[in-house]
Parts: sequence; C-alpha cells; structure tokens
Amino acid sequence: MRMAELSAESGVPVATVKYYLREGLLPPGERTSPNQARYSAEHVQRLRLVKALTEVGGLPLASVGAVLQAIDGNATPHETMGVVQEELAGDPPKVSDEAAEWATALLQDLSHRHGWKWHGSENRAIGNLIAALATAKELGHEKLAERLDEYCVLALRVAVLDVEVVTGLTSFDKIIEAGLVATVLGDRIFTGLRHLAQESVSFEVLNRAP
Amino acid sequence: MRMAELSAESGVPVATVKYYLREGLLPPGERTSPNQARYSAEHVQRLRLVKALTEVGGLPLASVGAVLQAIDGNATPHETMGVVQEELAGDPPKVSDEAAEWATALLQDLSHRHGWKWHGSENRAIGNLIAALATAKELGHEKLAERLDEYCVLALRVAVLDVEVVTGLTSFDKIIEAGLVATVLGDRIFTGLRHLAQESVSFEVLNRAP
DNA sequence: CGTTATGGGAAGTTAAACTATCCATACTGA
DNA sequence: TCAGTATGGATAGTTTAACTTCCCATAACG
Repeated sequence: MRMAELSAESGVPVATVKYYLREGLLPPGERTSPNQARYSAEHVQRLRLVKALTEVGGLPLASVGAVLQAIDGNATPHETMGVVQEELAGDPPKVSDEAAEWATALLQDLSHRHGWKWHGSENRAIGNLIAALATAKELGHEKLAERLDEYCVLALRVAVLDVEVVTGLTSFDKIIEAGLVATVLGDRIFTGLRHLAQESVSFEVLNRAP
Repeated sequence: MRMAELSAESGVPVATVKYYLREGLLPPGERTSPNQARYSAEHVQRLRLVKALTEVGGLPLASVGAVLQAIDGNATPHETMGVVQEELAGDPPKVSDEAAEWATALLQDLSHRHGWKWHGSENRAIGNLIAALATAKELGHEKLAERLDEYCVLALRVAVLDVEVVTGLTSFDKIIEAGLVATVLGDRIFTGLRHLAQESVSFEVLNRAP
C-alpha cells in the first residue's frame, strides 16, 4: 500500500500523514528503495487510532505520542494503562493550598473507607481529581463533595465493567489496545450517557417553579 | 474594588481580566467616572467560574461565553442546562456513514428499552455519543457497545445523584450555577474516580500472565 | 518517455489565548 | 499639592498546536 491508499483508507490527508511520520506518531513504512516506502494494514489501524484519540478522546498529539510509545514498549498492561491515564488526565490546574488540602483529606478518607490502594500514588489522575474537588469548594459548591461516597460506589461498578470488557482477550497487545479504547472512548461514552440521563431525569425536576 | 484587587482576589492576571472584559466574558464594572470603574464580589465569582470552566472543565473561551450568556439570560434551568451540555460536548467528529447508522440504531434501541425520551432530539451530546460508539466499532472494539445497557443503568444512577445535588436550592440562579458546576466539574470528578477505580480493579486482573 | 505520485523537509498558515506596550486620565500619599 | 503609581481602553505582538503548502529529486505507471 502506498501513500495515496493509506491516506484514503484512513481518511487522513497525505500532508497530515507525512506530518505524523515526522512526529513519530506513525512508524515509517518498509523501504522498497532509498526513497520509497510501502505501508501495511497496521499503519491504517494506527492512523485510525490516532484519529480516535485526538478527535473523540480530545488528546493533544503530544499525549497521543506518549501513549503510542507506551503501548509499543514492552511494559505490562497495567503499567501501560498507567501511562494512558497520565496522558488522558493532562496537567492539573493549580488551586489554593487550602482547598487542595481539604480535597486531599477528603480523598484520603474516601480511599481509606473503600479500601482503595493506589499504586503509583502521585499521579495526575489524582491531581486532577483533587483540583476538581477543590475548585468545587472554592466556588461554594461543597454539596457535590458530600455525595462523593455514592459517586465512588458507582465509579467502582463502572470500572468493573470496564475491566470485564478487556478480559477474555488472549494477547497482551489486544488487551492493551482494548484497554486504551475502553478508557478513552469509554469516558466519552459514559459522559454522553450521563448527559442524556441528566436531561431525562432533570426534565421533571427542573421545570417546576422554584 | 478596583482592578488590582479583582485580579489578586481571583488569581487572574490584570491583562487577562482586561481581555475577558473585551471578550464579554466579564461584565463591565460600575463606572465611577468616564474612565474609571469599580468591581464587586460578583465579578470575582464570575472570574473564578471562568477559571473553573476553562482550567478544570477544559472548555474553550468561546464556549464559556455561550454558557455565561445562557445563565445570564432568563431561560428556565432546563433550557440553560441544554446550552451547557451543547457547549460541553463540542463539535462531534465525522465518522463513516455506515458506523454512524449502526451507532444510531444502537442508541435508538437503547433509549426505547429504557424508556428515554430526549427532548431537543438533535443535539451534540447525542452526536458525540454516536461518534464515540461508531469509532469504537471502526476500531474493531464492539465489545464496549455490547455492555451499553449496563453502562446505561449506571449512568442513570449517576444522573439521579447529579440532580439530587442541585435540588433543594431555592433560587433559579443558584440552581443554574449548581447545575453547571455539577455537570462540568462532576464530569471531571466522576472520570477521576473511575480512573482510580480502574487502577484498583485492574491491578489484580491485568498483571496475570496472559 | 512523458506524466503523475512519492518521500522528505522547510516554510507558511490559522486559531486560540493570552501578554505587552501606550497613553491620557485618575487616584494617592508625603 | 504634586510626584508617582494605577487604571481603562486600545492596538499590536507572542506562543503553541496542528496542520497545510510548496518544493524538489526520484520513482512508478501507462
């Protein structure tokens, strides 16, 4: 398969494919002569994955690169998913020390009560969670945090589903890609369902006179 | 309160506050003379809200503007939340017609079985959901979609919690802001909890030899 | 064998979100 | 009161991400 077909098959413009090659998001094709190359179905799949991560997942290309490097490396699925979550989370915004401490204590208490042990304790997923909780407090909406326990229970059940989706696969490679897709697209899908459900539930409640 | 204090109080640089004023994200202060103005605690709160929506919620400023305009207008809470969800969703990416039809049928079936009626049928939340499901299929991960029913049930329970968080408030204004915060920060918080839970659950499962 | 396509790289483009600089006016403290 | 700092308002400049254009020497195709 040559450039034109790769581009047509994946829906990514030729110039963009070249750009991704330069950036190392797509491995180079197999040389057939000093300045010609041939691409395979794996290149198509890789491009589709990049598109999914950027367009649906909303990840910056730099994060996509880090994720791809992780899944191409030979780390365990668990370690790889750690990288995925780091990149998915992005840099947590700064919040006031006071609010951050409050949120941290809240989370510590929560994880203690639920018996959660987080390996690799200092990650961005937690940083973001703390920032979000702290921000809610700073805006004067602590009520959200009061229900954290209940959200937590539901999040756990979602996570069990997530893991079930990837189990039963036989190769490491497939587990890793499925985990990636389940995490990145799964976030979007669940958020979408939640929004639809919110609309359905709130219709009865919010339209009453206050 | 004058500019310097507004900036210090909200943590937003003076130049940025001016920029937000120009963009209409922050209402002008009260004039005290032809070229001087005074700001209030509401300006501080508004700036904090903008910061929360951009930094934690990840919304582009244009969307923040649309949301603020909606909450300042005199629509019902339900209508306002519709705008919030539209902006939160962003433009759905294009997917192949085939996959889109498959995803649409899936959703239609789902909403039929769960008795969901969505008012304002053609919104971006649904477009994004369809795109995410279609992308999963295009990547060859239909397994995610097979569990849609179970995700759906959990999403509904999360939404019930969300709505409970905002009920009990007495004024329209407060309901709207709480709904906004519950939706935008709530998404982040739940996603964060889900990621932590995934790590906790997957640790046992993914580290076994395949 | 003339036309089209390709690999590769440098340079240009677009959009978002600021940031810097001016300047005329206003406020403030010794 | 008046030197010095702050303010509102406007214009121009900066930075980063993600492309897109252009170019050229070589290769493939009909």
